[in-house]
Amino acid sequence: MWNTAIPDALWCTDEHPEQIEHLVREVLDQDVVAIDTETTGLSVWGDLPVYWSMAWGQDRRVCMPIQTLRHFKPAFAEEGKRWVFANAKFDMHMLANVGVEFAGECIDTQVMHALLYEEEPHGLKEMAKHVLGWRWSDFFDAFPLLLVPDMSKPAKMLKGGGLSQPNRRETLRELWARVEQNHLSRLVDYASNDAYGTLRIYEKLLKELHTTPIHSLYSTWLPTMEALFFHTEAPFTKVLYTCERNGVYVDRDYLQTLREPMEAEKDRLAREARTLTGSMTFNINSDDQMREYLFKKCGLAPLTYTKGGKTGDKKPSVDKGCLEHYQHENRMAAIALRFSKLDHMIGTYIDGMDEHVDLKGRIHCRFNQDVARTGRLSASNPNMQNVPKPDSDEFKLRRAFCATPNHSLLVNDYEQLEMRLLACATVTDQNPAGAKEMIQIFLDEKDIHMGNAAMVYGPLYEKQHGWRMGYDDLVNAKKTDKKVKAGELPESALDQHCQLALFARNAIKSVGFGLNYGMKEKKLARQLGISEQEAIAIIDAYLDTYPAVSEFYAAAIEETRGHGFSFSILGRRRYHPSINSYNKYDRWSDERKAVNMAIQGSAADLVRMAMIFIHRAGLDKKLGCRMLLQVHDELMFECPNETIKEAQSIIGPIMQNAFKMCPDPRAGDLAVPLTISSGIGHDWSSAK
DNA sequence: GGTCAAAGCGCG
DNA sequence: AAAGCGCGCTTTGACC
Repeated sequence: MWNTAIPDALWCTDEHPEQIEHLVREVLDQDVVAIDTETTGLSVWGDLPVYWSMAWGQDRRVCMPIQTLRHFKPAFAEEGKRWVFANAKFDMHMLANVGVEFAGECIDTQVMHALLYEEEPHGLKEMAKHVLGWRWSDFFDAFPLLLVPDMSKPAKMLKGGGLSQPNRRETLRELWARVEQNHLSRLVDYASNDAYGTLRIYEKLLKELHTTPIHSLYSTWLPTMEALFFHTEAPFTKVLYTCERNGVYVDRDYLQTLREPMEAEKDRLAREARTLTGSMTFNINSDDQMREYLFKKCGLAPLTYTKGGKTGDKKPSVDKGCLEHYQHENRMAAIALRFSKLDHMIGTYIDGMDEHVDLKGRIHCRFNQDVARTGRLSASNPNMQNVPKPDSDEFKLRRAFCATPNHSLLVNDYEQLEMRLLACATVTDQNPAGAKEMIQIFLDEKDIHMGNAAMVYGPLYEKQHGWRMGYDDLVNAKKTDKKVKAGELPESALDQHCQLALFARNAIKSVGFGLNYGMKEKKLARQLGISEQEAIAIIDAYLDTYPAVSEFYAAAIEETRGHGFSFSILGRRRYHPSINSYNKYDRWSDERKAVNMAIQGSAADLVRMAMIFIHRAGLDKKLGCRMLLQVHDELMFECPNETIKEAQSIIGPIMQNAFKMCPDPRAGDLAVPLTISSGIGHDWSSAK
């Protein structure tokens, strides 16, 4: 229960119109109102609100049945109002499910909290404890005697969508009805607590945002963390709400046709496994049976052992590494690998996606604004950001996500966004030229990895082989398009040049990406199949070619050592408590994260601004063009065929100029253009 | 019967 | 002894 004194809560129903009228007038007078809902469940597309609560001023809190909402529509329509939530998008969806849209600003205290305390949990209860020092009960503490048998654990409420549990919604409705009938005052108290606490958290965090120092490149536009929040995060919440609400259409029939060959192959594999073992009950998924077969029956030598857990009995491991090792000499190992792969694909992408399809055939994933420490989004229920891409997916899952009739998908991708931002970041007041050769590669619109390879390996190969590898050699070599490792280089001289060029591009690409993640020589050596000495030589050559890149990494770490935080371009902070640790592994870990924050965090900043500006362009109303998905450096839209070309001509430039459109004198400073690729098609596969 | 963490794998 | 960042989902194994 609460450990602090709070004002009495008001219960108000349609049966008292004069009381409601009074409340409406009061709410219309407020600039800031906190809202919370109690619902039939957690599915944004399948559930409905049952009660809603508001809090405003110093002591007002009220709980009402959801039917009273309609009286407050004039307040919802006010553009100047600020509505405060905890987990805003969820409540916005619930209220939208009964016809309410907010014209005003929608603020999420969890996102505020994430901006200030990225390292802390952002749940309402946790925030109340952390920000206010309050402890309060959750539903199951508040109503310990009421629980229906199968609802005895909160997790029951969390799991599953509506369709898979047809009785769940009724159950919860009934539960609420019982609570209202028998324990009204506790219901009102409990329900309005969240709105009241949310408002108090908002006030406290608002002050903290105002006083917390910011390190933003655009310090005129974003002089405080408060500005960062209100200019970037707050509007973003509404953009994401719109994306979630739109959802992406799924061709369920296509998804089903994918399942058949996968299940058929699984059946074949299972049959073969049963034949091999001679056991009709052999289960490929059972590690114990697999151990028995591989190590006892086939006599294979165990490679590693399981940890043994608490009982400590270590068993021979039948994990992926083991199966891969034996896949060529033992048919069962190959069967198990393939079987697992198919199982994973079906479970995650066929069944997993199908569970989330709504009555209109669309999937509404959640875009989490307060999860990734770098400021990226994460996506869940389902995760639409890890759908296999067609070039590595034999089943072409992405074709299932498509446009509705007379519409097409527009998919825009930033090209090498993080490498471009790295190049931009090398330009500083001390070094205005930055990594000028790298910048030139981008300005010439060349492939950055080929350009880097020519820069780094050109002089090196000239010394070693008397042959100067240029950019064009790399372009020609790429046409053979074969991954190559150092040990596999062929004999003939002509081939050798080609293979060397390919290796050079592949290696330098790994170095470029890897260093942005803080990779060291050991990992690079393993990845490229070369010695650690060679790996060190490549890294050194790269950093010697671009001293400004080296300085950027050093500066990012040095700055973080100074105040314990790393920063993205716009000023999002990430806390690194071990950056000065005497334990070098802890220290290195934070150094890697600090370097990555500067790049990945800034990329997230850019895409966030692009989405906000695109949202502001009002393409939905003007052209019927709806934003559906963000996959970190990629945006997907659905648009009527007649207007999609026009939408494309508007969206592309906004994405490319998202930083430049920020109202700050330094906003035009970027040293390289941020280009995009753009595609239109019927589905996610053909639009790229 | 259920929870939890780790492993494995998908994406950027 | 430790060495690439950021995520989410499913399955598994250990445990209660």
